[in-house]
Amino acid sequence: MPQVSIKDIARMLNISVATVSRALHDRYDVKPETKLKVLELAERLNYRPSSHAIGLLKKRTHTIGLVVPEIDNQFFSEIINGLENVAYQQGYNVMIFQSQNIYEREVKIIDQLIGARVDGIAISIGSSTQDFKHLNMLKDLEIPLAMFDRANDQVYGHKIINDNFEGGYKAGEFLIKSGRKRIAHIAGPSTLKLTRLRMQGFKAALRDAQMELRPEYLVHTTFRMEDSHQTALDLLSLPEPPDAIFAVSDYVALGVLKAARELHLHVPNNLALIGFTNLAVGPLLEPPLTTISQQSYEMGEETARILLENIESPDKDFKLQTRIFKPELVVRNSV
Amino acid sequence: MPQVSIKDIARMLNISVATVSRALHDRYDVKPETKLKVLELAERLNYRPSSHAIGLLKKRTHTIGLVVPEIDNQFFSEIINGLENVAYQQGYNVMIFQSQNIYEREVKIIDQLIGARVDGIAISIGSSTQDFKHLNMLKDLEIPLAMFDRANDQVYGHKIINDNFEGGYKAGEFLIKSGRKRIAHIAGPSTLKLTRLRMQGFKAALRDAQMELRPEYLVHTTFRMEDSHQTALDLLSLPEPPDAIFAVSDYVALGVLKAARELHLHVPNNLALIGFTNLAVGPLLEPPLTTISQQSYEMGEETARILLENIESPDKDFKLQTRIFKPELVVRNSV
DNA sequence: AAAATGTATGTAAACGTTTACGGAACTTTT
DNA sequence: AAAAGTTCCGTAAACGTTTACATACATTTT
Repeated sequence: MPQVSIKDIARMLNISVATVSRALHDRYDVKPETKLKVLELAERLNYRPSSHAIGLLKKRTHTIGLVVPEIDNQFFSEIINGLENVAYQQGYNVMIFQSQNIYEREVKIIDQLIGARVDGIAISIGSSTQDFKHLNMLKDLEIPLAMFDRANDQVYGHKIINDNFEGGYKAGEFLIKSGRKRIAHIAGPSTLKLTRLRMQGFKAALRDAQMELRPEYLVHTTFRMEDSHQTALDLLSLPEPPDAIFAVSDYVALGVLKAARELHLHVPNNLALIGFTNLAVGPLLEPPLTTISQQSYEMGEETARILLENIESPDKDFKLQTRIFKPELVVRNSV
Repeated sequence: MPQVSIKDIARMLNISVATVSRALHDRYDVKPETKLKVLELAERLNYRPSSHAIGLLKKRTHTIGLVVPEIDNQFFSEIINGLENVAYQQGYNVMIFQSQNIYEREVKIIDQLIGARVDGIAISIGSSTQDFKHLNMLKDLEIPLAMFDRANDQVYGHKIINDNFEGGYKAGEFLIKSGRKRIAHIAGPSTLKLTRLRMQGFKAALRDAQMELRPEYLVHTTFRMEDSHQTALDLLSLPEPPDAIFAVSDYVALGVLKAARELHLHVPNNLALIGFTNLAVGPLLEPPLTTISQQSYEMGEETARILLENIESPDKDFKLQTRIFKPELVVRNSV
């Protein structure tokens, strides 16, 4: 028997839908005998209420939309876990979507989430997104928005981010202290603010140590390993190759590691390497990867907390929040 | 201005909702002038149709539900990617949920998916699930079901799985051929059929080579790295430790690798190690991990294809499909 | 001039659920 | 015996959208 509705049950028992509804909700004003009959039949027919009907009727769906660039990235999947856990605890569902860093997909996803009438949206903006209309219209629609990790100042929404400048600074500082002289940086897509900040922090560390960053030691790549691998090969094949690299993320550092191995460069003897993120595989690499840690799980939790607080606040003008996580240096053996 | 409906637009333009609906759908029988007015206003107010209303009205939602044990596992996130891509191409959406291997969560998720009136469900069953009522009732409800990677014979649904017996056999065979004598196996949760099959294949390989599996060389663990790490420590601390380990998955192999490093055992000199899955990080480990590959992305694609074919088939008695992927030995340096 | 056709729009029902309101049939109070 | 209070259930509207059907007016055909 295909899916049944409250109407079907009502018809079968010769009672009204209102009574069925009340029985299912265990309301006070329904005869125990009737209640039992309803519950039994509902159980037998595997009745499950239609979330569409309820979503239509009530103004709230108790669902939040979550948009990440890609799901097969431990950093984001840990954020998802943190966010989901807090959301579930408060009785909210999470709809997960990935933009694949494609602008058109991101727009489409937002449209869908609006159509699904989610109570709020959490997003880490894709690297190709340059136009923010699709996000700023959420303000007019009164849908709370929280941006995590990849936020943008032109967008009206909460921000849960890292102090990327400081992280970059710490990375540079540590490489300098370890005595390296030819320090390079593989940066991310320049469209991302996070990329620019890590780079600026890194540059500041060099400046404070009266060191200079050679132009050829600053290169850009995407967060995909294949790209960073090629970039690293190029960088390490320079006439005067660097003796240290600060990679904008651990995934990029993995590409560097691969390139170094292919070029028979020993890490850390010939090349010091420091990443950013603190992926779970870091300690298992050879050598274990020195990195700047981001608290992904906690960022997910905090994102959910702020978003839900906004959603549940009766205050129309709920203030925008900014939460900045402090990155920590995680010393292992790659420097 | 908060979210508007077709009714709001109709009221503002002093026309009927039917006309607005027709205009938005670019139907033939609406005056160009009216059409223009509607489209303009809809655009200005950021109108997006309510998926709840449409889901209620139409019988189809063009959505499939996807349930994985955990999302922060590259194997599953690649499956998600494969499945999503095929689904998107055919105009379907995917709702992703994780059960965390917790039975109660799995049941709740299925209830939700039924409530959301998804057109079909794809699931990789959680390791703690012993009762399959929640899955078998989908047959009565006429909701197509596809199980990938972790399937169960008691459940009515399509299966997209690996030839786990053969994979186990290949792993055992390769370790034997490489000259190892004290070969151990770290198996997964014994509730999973996949675990039992890999183990049986492995045992068959030993048997065929007239080798014996010592009871203390067969241990069980979960797929989480922390557990496998401890299990490996115990195993490698036996009075007569194994000189080779077949780990039920790459994640488990990572735990073994960590344990070996802590015990100053060189891989592969003191200990040969072979995993299962072929995670992307495998080649980057030291040593690069030898493993049995599973075509995760392709499994995701195939799952979507079979499920969608079932969904779109007018045939009520669409035959159950079983697709078995052949595992391949991937030789690197850990053996 | 009547009939037929075409064009543009409106009416109303349907999807599944909740809930305010009303009312019938009892039971208790005076 | 009338009034008041309980207990249980039904009616109907609402949520947003689509669509079959009806309708009004204008235009063309006989």
